[in-house]
Amino acid sequence: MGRPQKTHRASKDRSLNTRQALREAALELMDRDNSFDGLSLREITREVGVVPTTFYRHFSDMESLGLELVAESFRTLRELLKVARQTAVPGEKMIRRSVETFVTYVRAHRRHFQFLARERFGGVAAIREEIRTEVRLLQSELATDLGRFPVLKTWSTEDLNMVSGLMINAMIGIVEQVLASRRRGQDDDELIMIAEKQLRLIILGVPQWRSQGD
Amino acid sequence: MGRPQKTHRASKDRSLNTRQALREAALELMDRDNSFDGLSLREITREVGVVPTTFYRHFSDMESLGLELVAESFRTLRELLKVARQTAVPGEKMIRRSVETFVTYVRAHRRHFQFLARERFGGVAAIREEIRTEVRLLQSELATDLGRFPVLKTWSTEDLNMVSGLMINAMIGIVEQVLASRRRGQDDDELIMIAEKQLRLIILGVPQWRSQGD
DNA sequence: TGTACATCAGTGAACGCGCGTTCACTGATGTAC
DNA sequence: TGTACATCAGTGAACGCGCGTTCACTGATGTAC
Repeated sequence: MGRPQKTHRASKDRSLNTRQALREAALELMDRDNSFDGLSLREITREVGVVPTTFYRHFSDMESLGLELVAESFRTLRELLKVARQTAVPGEKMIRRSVETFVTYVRAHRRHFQFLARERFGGVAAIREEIRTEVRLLQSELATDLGRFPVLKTWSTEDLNMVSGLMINAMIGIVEQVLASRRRGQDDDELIMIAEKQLRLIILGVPQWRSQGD
Repeated sequence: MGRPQKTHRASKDRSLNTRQALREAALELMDRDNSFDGLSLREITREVGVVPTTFYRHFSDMESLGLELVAESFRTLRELLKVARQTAVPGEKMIRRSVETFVTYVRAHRRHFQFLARERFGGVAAIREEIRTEVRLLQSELATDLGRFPVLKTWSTEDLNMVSGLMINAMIGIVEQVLASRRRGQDDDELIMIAEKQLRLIILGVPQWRSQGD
């Protein structure tokens, strides 16, 4: 009620811009050369064009910047998956279209995916842990989605997780290919075709499952 | 002919020991904390107990040490696969036993696999490239092996590579789990069971392949 | 509207530190004869 | 066997450099009244 409570708006805008610029610069520098823990605080502020001390106005240390990059990366990925979930209709071309969307998306967010791919096994424990937690979350969300398909309705939670794990490993493989192909000018079409086949092969096994028992 | 040509043997033995100790120390330090390009030359020599300059008696720089670690890691892995190839007989328990062997092996060589996992996407371009080349080689070797199974005899090289890629991605997933479970005390038995199921699901799809065309 | 005060992003100098690399050296070991 | 010489892994001092972090500061902006 009353007039808007705008406290230090201009000051906060400036702050937000620099904060974002620091994140951007970190991604850019990692793309050019280093892994995250090879980056220096001074390198990043130099890239942005501010003095090193400015860094501390926004992040307590490098690790907290890294964790924010993880959050940012997964936030946008979740949005993609949410849309995919709402629009996807089972059918002949569903796999193909999903893979195409995914590859396009990875290309559009190359630096974020590169960051995640590198730091998933990377040198900073806290970041590594955070990424794994998020991947595990994605896996169980996908398992839930899979459970809605008629052919998978009777499967146990463990087996659904097993399949979604397999699919996510395949996806991570796709990400690797996309990231690597930038330097090699490899054709995305071929890459998409292979990924589609891989997912289709997994799905072909599904109706046969349990016929051999476990 | 004549007496043996032993030139500077003792000197060379000392050299080999230090050289190996430097490689060992790099693995150990990466296990404790950092990614490879977060390591410093001085850190490594300190761990071994020699003066920093000694490093240059064995390696021209850090990158060349890293490349030697890649070679070493894949050399031992190839030995495992060679043995596996010779002893494996198709049958009921073949998958299970292969997975068990593999998991045991990864545990026994944890630091090498951790190095490969980290540096596959890591910050040093030359090392990254070398690892990818080796992985691609493994993939096509596995494709050749797969082509010997009756049910896969008629498959194209591309499709065989597609399947072996899927399997190798699954394997890399297993490696990740094994590496992560050290800190969590997770049970290897469960991990092996999941991996076995994943490979079995892939194989179940194989006889169905092409029935949907491409 | 005008003024005094609070906030806070960005500044710039300074610090002590570990880094990679150079250099001339030492001393143990092997070789030639 | 004895001696003079070559090899070379490891030494230790020294260098200039970029690092993370501290500190007191400036100056633009917003707030209270």
